[in-house]
Amino acid sequence: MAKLPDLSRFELQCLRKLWERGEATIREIHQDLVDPPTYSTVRKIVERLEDKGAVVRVRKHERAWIYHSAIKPSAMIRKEIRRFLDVAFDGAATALVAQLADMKEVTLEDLRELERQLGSGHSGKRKRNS
Amino acid sequence: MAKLPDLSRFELQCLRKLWERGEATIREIHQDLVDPPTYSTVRKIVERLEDKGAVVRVRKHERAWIYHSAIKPSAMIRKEIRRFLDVAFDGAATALVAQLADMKEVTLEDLRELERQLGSGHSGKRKRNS
DNA sequence: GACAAAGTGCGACACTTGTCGTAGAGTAAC
DNA sequence: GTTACTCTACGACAAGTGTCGCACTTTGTC
Repeated sequence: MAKLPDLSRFELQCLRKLWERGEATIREIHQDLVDPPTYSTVRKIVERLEDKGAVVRVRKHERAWIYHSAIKPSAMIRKEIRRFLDVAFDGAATALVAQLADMKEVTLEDLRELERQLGSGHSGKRKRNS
Repeated sequence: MAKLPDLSRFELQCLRKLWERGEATIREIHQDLVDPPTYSTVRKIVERLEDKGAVVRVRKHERAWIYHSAIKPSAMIRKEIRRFLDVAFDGAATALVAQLADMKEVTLEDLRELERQLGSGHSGKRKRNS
């Protein structure tokens, strides 16, 4: 898992569907999408995901290939967050959270809940890889 | 200020520089950029920003045009956040904040501080427009 | 008035992204 | 074996994006 590829919005969305299922065929991904374009389009997106090394084929089921993500969700999400943070907030995460609170996307209760989890997970000494 | 335009990463970055200064010439934006491409490139980006209605020319200083943002930073930021949230977290803001905490981008103290502000600003009954 | 410096305006180009159509291969059922 | 169905593989295309070069215009200075 050398380098995390740059993914477009739609590529990321398809990849996320794959994460949710663990592994899936094109058709399954297509069905999972909220407002999907044609099967053919999804096919192409997954093809590009493959070109970028983000997914691999694991085996065939009937006539369809089953795909599996080649990159860890957490790593990818981190990368995306970082990218967004840089572009929109010069990397200042607290500014983002403040904005989220202001937008009422997160509530006071959410924050409290989060604090509880952070506090309790304290003993575990969770180490974050870079 | 009818519709917020879709901006590319670089367009947003240039616009942000404009917000910081209030108004600026191409050259100033160019200088403010961290790892800037040629002047010509920045010129083109601002031209597109203009096409999209995100910036306007206010007046000339010497031979250079002075630009000003035509859209409110807060509105644009909100839009960008929402877009990111949808693509990366299915809209779940709390998942994002949890991830930020996990990445150590925000600390327990940051959250506490934020809570204080939220709690104190309570009286203001801030209303969020859709 | 001619010059030089600084900006603008415009075009160009390669790459990415979202979008689709379609020919052909594989397979299960007649 | 022929049919019918489902996928794949490949190509195509219009926008959007980041990137630049260059000719033309403006303006302050000899």
